[in-house]
Amino acid sequence: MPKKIDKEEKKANILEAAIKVFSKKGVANTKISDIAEAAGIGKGTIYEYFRSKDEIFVESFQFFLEKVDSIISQRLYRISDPMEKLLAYSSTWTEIFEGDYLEYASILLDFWAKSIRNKKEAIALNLVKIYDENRNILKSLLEDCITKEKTSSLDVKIAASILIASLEGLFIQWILDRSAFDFKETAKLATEILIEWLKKRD
Amino acid sequence: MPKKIDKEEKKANILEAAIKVFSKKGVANTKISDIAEAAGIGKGTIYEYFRSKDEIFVESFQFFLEKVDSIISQRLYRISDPMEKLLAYSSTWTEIFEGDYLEYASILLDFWAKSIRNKKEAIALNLVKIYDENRNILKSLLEDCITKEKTSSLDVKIAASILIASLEGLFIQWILDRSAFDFKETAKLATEILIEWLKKRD
Amino acid sequence: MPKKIDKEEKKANILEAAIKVFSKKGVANTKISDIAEAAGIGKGTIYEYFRSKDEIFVESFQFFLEKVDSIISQRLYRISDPMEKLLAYSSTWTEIFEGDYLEYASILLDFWAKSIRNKKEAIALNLVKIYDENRNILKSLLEDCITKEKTSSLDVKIAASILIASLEGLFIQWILDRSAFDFKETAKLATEILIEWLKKRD
Amino acid sequence: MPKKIDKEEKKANILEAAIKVFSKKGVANTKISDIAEAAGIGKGTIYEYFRSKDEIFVESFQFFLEKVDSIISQRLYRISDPMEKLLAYSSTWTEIFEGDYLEYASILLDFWAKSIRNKKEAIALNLVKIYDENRNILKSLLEDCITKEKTSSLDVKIAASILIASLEGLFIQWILDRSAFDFKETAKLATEILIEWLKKRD
DNA sequence: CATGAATGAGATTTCATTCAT
DNA sequence: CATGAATGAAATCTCATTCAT
Repeated sequence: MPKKIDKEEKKANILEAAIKVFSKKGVANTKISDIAEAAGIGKGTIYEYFRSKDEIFVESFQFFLEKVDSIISQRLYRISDPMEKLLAYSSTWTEIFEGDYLEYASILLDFWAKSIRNKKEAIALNLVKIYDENRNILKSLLEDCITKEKTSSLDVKIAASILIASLEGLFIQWILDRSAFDFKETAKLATEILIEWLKKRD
Repeated sequence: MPKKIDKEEKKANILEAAIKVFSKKGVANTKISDIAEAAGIGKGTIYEYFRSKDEIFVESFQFFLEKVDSIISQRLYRISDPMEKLLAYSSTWTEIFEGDYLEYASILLDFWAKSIRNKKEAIALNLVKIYDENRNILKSLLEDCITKEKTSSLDVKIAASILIASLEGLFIQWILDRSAFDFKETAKLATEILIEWLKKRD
Repeated sequence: MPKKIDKEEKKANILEAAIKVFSKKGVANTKISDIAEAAGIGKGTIYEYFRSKDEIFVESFQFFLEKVDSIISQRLYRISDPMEKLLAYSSTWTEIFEGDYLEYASILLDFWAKSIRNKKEAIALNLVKIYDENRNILKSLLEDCITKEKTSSLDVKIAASILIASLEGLFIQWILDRSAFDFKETAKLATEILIEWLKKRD
Repeated sequence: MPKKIDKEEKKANILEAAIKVFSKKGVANTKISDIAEAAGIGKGTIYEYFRSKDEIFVESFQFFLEKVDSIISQRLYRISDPMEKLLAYSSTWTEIFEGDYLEYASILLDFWAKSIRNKKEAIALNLVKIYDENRNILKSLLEDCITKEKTSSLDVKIAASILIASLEGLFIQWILDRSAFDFKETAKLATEILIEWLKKRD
């Protein structure tokens, strides 16, 4: 009887290794053999699970996002207070990259770059969708926080865009120079400023 | 010294071409021959002015920033009203990339990526310095806006960080999906929210 | 010895599959996995019956020829009239490749190529022997047709060579462009021309 | 001033080397580096002139045929007697492969194989055209020989097909086993037999 | 100085063969 | 026995860099 292998599990292993190496060296500077080595398998084995390096890149993006999504939703699930929920969302992105995962952050830049340069590819469409989803999630969270009927829905959605922007922008600055400011604190502040502004609107 | 000037001019030509191609295809996917073609010169000639592809990349970053800096300072120079000045700063980054330059935006991702991965390289140190300078510029502008002795200097510097973050973050979202929001308007709003917050502090 | 027979049967299965795939894709472009798939067995199982891909190639040639030989001899066996016998020989090669077998024809080119390039290998020696045998078979058939003591044996053997050549040459032209001529008719004509020539010799 | 190179001449050099190696080792067993070595250039240089190995293969076929065509037409040009002309045609193919060129013969098998397997590719269409042209050339030559109005045009064209077939078929037998018969003599005989047959038709 | 032809190191990808199950 | 997952040797192809002209 042949060896029975869980293909999906093995793919996940390879993707995990790939993300690790992509992050450290950048996608362009990563050789297939690097990924194989990191995954503890032979170079040829990679091609049993993926058709090409590009396919690994695209699927690793998918894999990465699913992981992040599941972490965020798990966190928010336990929290009922709207303000707490919002702050949790804000802080989660950082915490994801803490510890071993901190170095993983830079892979985001490769995803962004690929998406911006190939707007019609799956990865780009995906990213656009992700942003839209996140804007909507944040819009809901913000609305729960302010509980004011007057505030226009449009304002809240734009506030959501600004909040995402702030968090990502702060993240970029912070991984470049972690002494510039305390990330968690600043992210929290940015969130509070926005909520305060929304509440005072009338 | 006409020779020197000639040489500098030629280097500038090449860098301009390089930035153009880097932006469109990404640094990793750009061939030396692409740059040569874009610059309208021979492939070998590149090596009369630069030692390697990496040197072109690093110098193109320098060149890019100098250009942006000069555009910003020219703009701010003409304006005296602090609030106007701040809003001008906020809007300049967009306008730089408008028209032919819009496509140049994605080169920023390659600069960020390189910096994050090689924190000790010139380009990274440079980027850290640039961010610091910009935080200080914005801090001054913000202080001019609020004219309140009470506000702690620390708060203002953090507000500057958040402002830079918002602008960059909005920029990323916007170039991925230009239908998501009106960039100029939203950037202006983000700036105003921050100022309002600073003013109300006490 | 049921085991032995079983094994031979399985080998025959594999060879049959191999010939099918070799014909369609060419030996060089055929993967072991293609053969395994065509044979409906696992890739590794092939190696239970053959030492290497090359061994499969060589044995498939043997197998192919045995099959053709048996078909030809079965046909000729039933016929007593010499002229009929000769024409039957001429037409058999075509009919072999008719229907499902037509596509099998191109494998001959790989056998020829291999033989020409490695004259000392078994396959080449085999092919030389086959040609010689066929020349002798045709020589006999031709002699039965003309029943003339005067005709030199040498002439008849050369006529046999020409006949084989005509049939094979027509076959090549015909599989390249089946609209060029009617193969069966033309093969028959070539045979008759040769016999006529032999009869008129004196 | 840059080195000025005759691209066409260089391509011809590479093709000549390629044909040499293809012939000796077979197309499938020929590495790009083999061709480069035979041409006395670097591996990478090949790709300055050809996009892929397959392109070399296809163009080498073209190149090969043009060469053979020019040799044949040069030969026939000098001869006025129709029978002599026909025999010259018959003998030329052999002589082409004599001396250094004998080994080149086997490349024909790779051309045939490729054509048969990919009937829609340029190389196959070309080969079909070549055969058709040669059938027509031979048809003219044969008609000049027999000078008989009665003979149907169709018969002559089929005789041309048979003649080509005989020559090619003899060629295959002969390169496999050069002791089987004298090629030149036998080719001549095959030609004469056909002409005799045509003449006697009425 | 300027050039682009030439190069080979190095990357991706293929696939015959092995071997643990 | 049968299998197919794993492998690495080897092939194709790319491209930064050199250098003769």
